[in-house]
Order: sequence, then C-alpha cells, then structure tokens
Amino acid sequence: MNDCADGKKSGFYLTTPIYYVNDAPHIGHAYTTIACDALARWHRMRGDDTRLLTGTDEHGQKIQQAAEKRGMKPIELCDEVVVNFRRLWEVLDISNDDFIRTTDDRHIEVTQYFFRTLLESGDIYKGSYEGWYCVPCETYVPEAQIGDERLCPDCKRPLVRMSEESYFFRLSKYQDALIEHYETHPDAIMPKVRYNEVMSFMKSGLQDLSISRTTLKWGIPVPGDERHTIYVWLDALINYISALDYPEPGGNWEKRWPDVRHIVGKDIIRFHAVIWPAILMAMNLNPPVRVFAHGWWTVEGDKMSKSKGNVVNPFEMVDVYGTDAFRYFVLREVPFGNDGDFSELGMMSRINSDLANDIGNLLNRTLQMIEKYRGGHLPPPSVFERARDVDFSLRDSAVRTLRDMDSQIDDFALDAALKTLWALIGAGNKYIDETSPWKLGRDDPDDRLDVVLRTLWEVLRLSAMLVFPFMPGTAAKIQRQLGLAGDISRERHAEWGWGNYLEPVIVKKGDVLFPRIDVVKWKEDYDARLASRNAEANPNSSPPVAKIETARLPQIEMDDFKKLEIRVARIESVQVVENAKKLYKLNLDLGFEHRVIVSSIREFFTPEGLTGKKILVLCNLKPAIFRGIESEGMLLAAEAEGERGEIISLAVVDDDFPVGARIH
RNA sequence: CGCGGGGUGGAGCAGUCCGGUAGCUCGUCGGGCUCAUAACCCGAAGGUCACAGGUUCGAAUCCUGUCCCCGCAACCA
Repeated sequence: MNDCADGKKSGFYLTTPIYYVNDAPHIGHAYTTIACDALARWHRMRGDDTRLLTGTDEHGQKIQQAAEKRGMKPIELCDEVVVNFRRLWEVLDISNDDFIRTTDDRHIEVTQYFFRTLLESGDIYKGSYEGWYCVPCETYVPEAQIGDERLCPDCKRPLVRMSEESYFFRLSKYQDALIEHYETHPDAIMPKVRYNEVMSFMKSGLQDLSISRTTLKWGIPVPGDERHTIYVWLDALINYISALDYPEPGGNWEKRWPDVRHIVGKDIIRFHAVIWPAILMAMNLNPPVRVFAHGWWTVEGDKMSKSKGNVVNPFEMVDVYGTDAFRYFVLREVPFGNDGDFSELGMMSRINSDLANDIGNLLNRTLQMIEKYRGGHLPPPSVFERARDVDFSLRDSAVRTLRDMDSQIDDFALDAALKTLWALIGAGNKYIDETSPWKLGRDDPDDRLDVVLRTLWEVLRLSAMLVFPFMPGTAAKIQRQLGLAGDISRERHAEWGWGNYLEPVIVKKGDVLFPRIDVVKWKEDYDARLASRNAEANPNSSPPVAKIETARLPQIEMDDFKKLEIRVARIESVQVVENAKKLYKLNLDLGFEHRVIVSSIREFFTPEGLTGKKILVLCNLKPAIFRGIESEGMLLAAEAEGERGEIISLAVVDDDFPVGARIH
C-alpha cells in the first residue's frame, strides 16, 4: 500500500456512490455522504493526503422518459436537477474534493476507453441476449422470477420479451480470482455479513454480464458500434476512476487508485464487490481496498417509501434542527453498517442530552468560570507543574480518546468513535464536580483553580478537534470561543499535545452551542409540520387518510358488463392456506352449488369475521390454482391506500338477501 | 422444511464468534452541587437474557427442538 514511513497514507481515496438524478435527495443520500465526509475529514486531520469524491449518475431510460415528458432534452433535465444535490452537499457541509457527473466529457472518454480496452483484450465480446425486460427498471428479469402475468417483480408493470445483440463482459472468467482475492483480503468487504453474502453469491457461480443495450439512447455509445449504448451500471461504476484522469500517465489515479475505498448502500454491494473488481482486474487495476455497505433507515418505525409519503427530506431536517445536529444524529444513532430508525423524537432527545447537556454545557460552564474567576484570561500551561492525580487522569483519558477514536475510524465505526469522544466529555463534566472550581473561586489555599481551568480548556481544545469531522461548524465555534484563532480544518492530530499551546489566550464565550429544545413546543411544531406535510401530499382530501386509485379505464359496452356473472354468495367457512401469508380458502354457498375460492385477504380479516357474510363473487372467472388449491372465482372488494398500507372493504349485501342472486 | 435478521430491566440497544460477577443510553426515584443550557455529579429500584431440553464445575453465550416478531422471496382472484 501507499503508507509512508510515518504511518500516514499518501493517497487515501474515498467515494460515495453517485446518485441517480431522477430521485429527489432524501435521508439515504444524505447519510452516505455525511458518513464519507466525516471519514474524509478525519483522515485529513490525521495527516493523510485525502480525496473525497461524490457525483451524480445521469444516464438511463428513466431520465430520458422524464425529460421527454417535460419536453426537454435529457441533459437539460440533468443540469436542472443536479443542482438539488449540489445544494444539499453545501447545506450539509460536505467537503468533497470533486463532483463528477456521468455526463462529463472526462467520464465519457474514460468509459469508452474501458470498453475499447476490454474489447481488444477479449474480456468483452459480442453475443445476443434474450429475455423478459422491464422498461422502467431497465433490467432483464430472470425466468425464475416471472409469474404467469409477466409482471416486473419490482414495479409490477408488464414485462416485454426482448432479444437483442449485446456486448458481454466475461465476468465468469474472474470468479476464482475474485474469491481468492477476498479470501486473502477479508477486510475488503465490510461489514462481515456483507462479506459472507457476497462470497456465497460468488460461489454459486457467476455469469457473463450483458453490458450494452440497443434500446437505450440516453447513455454512452459503444465506441465503434453506435447502435449500442453502454449499460448504465458499467457506466456508473467507472466514475470512481474517470474522476482521477485515468489513464493519463502521471494522473491522479496513479497515486489514488491503490488506496481507494467505496462506501455504498447495502443494496448495491454486489455491483461494487463483484462486478466492479472483476472489471478492474480485467483492466490490470487493483480492486478496491475496501467496499463498505451501510444499512437502511426506516422512518418512525416504518419502511420509507414515496407512496407512504414518509420520505425524510434532509433540507427540512437541517432547517429545523441544524446541519450539525442532523449530522451527529445519523452518525451516532446507529452502528455504521446496521439498519436504523430515523425518528424526530430520537433526534430531539439526542440534541438535548448529548449536544446541549453534555458538550454544549461543558463548554459553557468552563468558559463561564474562566471569565468569572480569571477575567477571561486562560492560565498558561506552566500551571501544570502543580497538577495532581485527578488532573493527570483526565489528561490521560484525553490522550487515550484520540488514539481509540483513530482505530475506530480505521474500522469505519463512526458511532463507536463518537461514543468514545462522549466518554471524554462526560469525564470533563465529572471532573468539574470532583474539583469544584466554584469553591476554589472563593477560597483556593492550594492554588488549584488555574490547573483546573487549564485542564478543562485542554479537554475542550482536543474535543473541538475530534468533533470536527462530525460537526465541522460546531467545532469551529468551540475553537473560537476557546479563544483560538485560525482555521480548525488545518489542525493536525500530530500537532496536538496536552499543554503544548503556549500563546496567551483570552476566551470569548459566545452563544450556547445547542440550546435545549423545549419538549412541549417541539411536539407542537412537529405535529404542525406533519399536518402540513400531509396537506401537501393530499391537497384535496380533507381527512388526509386514504388515497384511491384515480386512473380511468376505457369505456365499455353493456355487453361487456353482461359477460360478468356476479352473484351473492354466503361464506360458509374459512381456512388458512398453509405456506402462504396472505391467503384464505373460502368455502362459498351459492344456493344452487358450493364453491371454493382463494383470496388474499388474510391480513384484513379474521376467519370469524368473514364466516356467515354475504358477499359478491365473480363466478365465471377462469379458475386458477394457488398454492395447490383451485380458486373458482373472485370476491369483490373496494380497495384503497390507507395511512399504513392497503385497506379493503368487502362488497356485501343484506343478511336476509337470498344467496345465488345475480348482480345486474 | 425458501433466504436472512432479531427476541436481554419501562423504551432503545451492547454483550453471543473465543462460556466464568448481566452492561450502556434514555426514562423513573432518592441524594449531592450551584460554575452551567431546570443543565452537571453520585446512588437506587427494575432483568427466570422468548421457551424447553442437552453439554459443562459453570450457559445470555455452545448443541437440539419449539414459539413469536421483522425484512426479502413467494403469494397477491
């Protein structure tokens, strides 16, 4: 690796995924990027020559279609929406060194270079591909996942049978090399669960990968064969190195690539830990030093989704809670790599306890005392000559904190690093209690006060430096209040030492860092925001409860309706279908005959609640078999999208109405 | 027997790989302190570590079985 003699890394290179511009930025985007930013800032402070890259993924069918809808060229749409991401990174204080767009010329050239090189070496070859394709998702769906209806398993839209000439990447050729690489580099995929997952996926066998499309126009053309467009995933992965002037001799990539680390969401681990390293191997480049997959956020206990309308808007969170509080919360709340739950209540309580009560208050009470007892003049480090065990012990904790955090950051354990720092903050608060400086302010026979004040100031000086990667704005504020001039981002771990700041210092207590949030007012504000968010989502429905499907269908003839044989049926009994989660087997009495239908309404009704009901059933529907049971019809029910998912109501008739009656 | 994650004081979690006094944060209660943002510090209450068997001197931890919850897959008439 590129480690220098002093242990510093010379080429530390960290990337976020590039974000698809078709989405509005949400908490997931913010989370990954904040985590990368904290890691990058830490490494810069420890003296590593560090580079952080983020960017946007702008090719593909969805963009093309969205642009068409709005009567724009795709690139015009991209230019417009890329701004949302750039603005978010500014608001979140992200210190990326570069921002790459897959529509940049530099990227297009490198992508084509990859393609040409691999074509020449034989790792890319031309073949043909046939399969079921989902247009909106831009993927072929494996046969195994296709039901009779031929719907996309993801988006439920109809699949199209497609056959096309396609270029393939010889992924299979690299299977053994990849497995061997990961066996000798177990830290290359983190956390461990993901490593195991990827290994077992590779051991089950890798297939060559189709990497071009003839159906897609908005993308990078295959060099020399312009009917083909390079598959967006390949296009996207290459961004990490196209941002480094690859393959220019002497380009940035020579220094950076040997030390590259990717942070991704767990959903795209395979692309980064299988396909991408294989491509790199084929290009005679080293695979990534580490691919780290973080988890997903739920929101207030629920899965985040557009249809539920609970997508967390990072801009709003920053507005309400502030950039640093938001950064702190997402990094601290959940072990990096795990799934977590985002709740504003959780954020509010962390702000009050960790930020206001612990670090904010420690700074505040320390500065208050320095001003009150010493007129703001900080005692010089020479007072440490009179230091005692209690002072030394806090100093030792401080030194240990820096060391421990550093090794936690090596493992990307951001949450653990913050816990470690907060243990020091806690020790600082405890130290104040133990030494009772306010008593010393009145009566100080042993000349202790100066030592105590200087000790506290040293802890805060270090804390500012250690908290900077996580909360850069706050760290700068602390530093200024401590009476230190200069740009905190230029501080280096190696230059810090207990008591080694020798200049005279006058502290400048400013506004409190994090005012405590009043819980009652917070709740009111939170409810109000929730209500206005709902109102925005459903402007016309005064009780903003359920959403109904409003798409209209083409007109039909009376004859069409007459084809339907709908009758009243009484539910005689209900059985749970084994091995199915949603299915009931309903035994129906139609008066003149008995029937069995299978219906996926288990999550809505109990068997007791259904038995005896007189419902409407479509009787002349072609039977179908579910879980081995033949269903001879279909019950009628109203369906809508409620607050917590789908809701349904059965079409029923009066209890005393005769069964078997037809609906006209 | 589809795959995976999980069940630990009121809440949220760590500990489980590599058995040995059950820990953290929040909350509750009591006390201390008054420099400070009703903040800080100390202490206490509260757990048959889902259940049942087994291995062991000893099991939250290892083995076997069972139940429950959550994702994904399946199913979705």
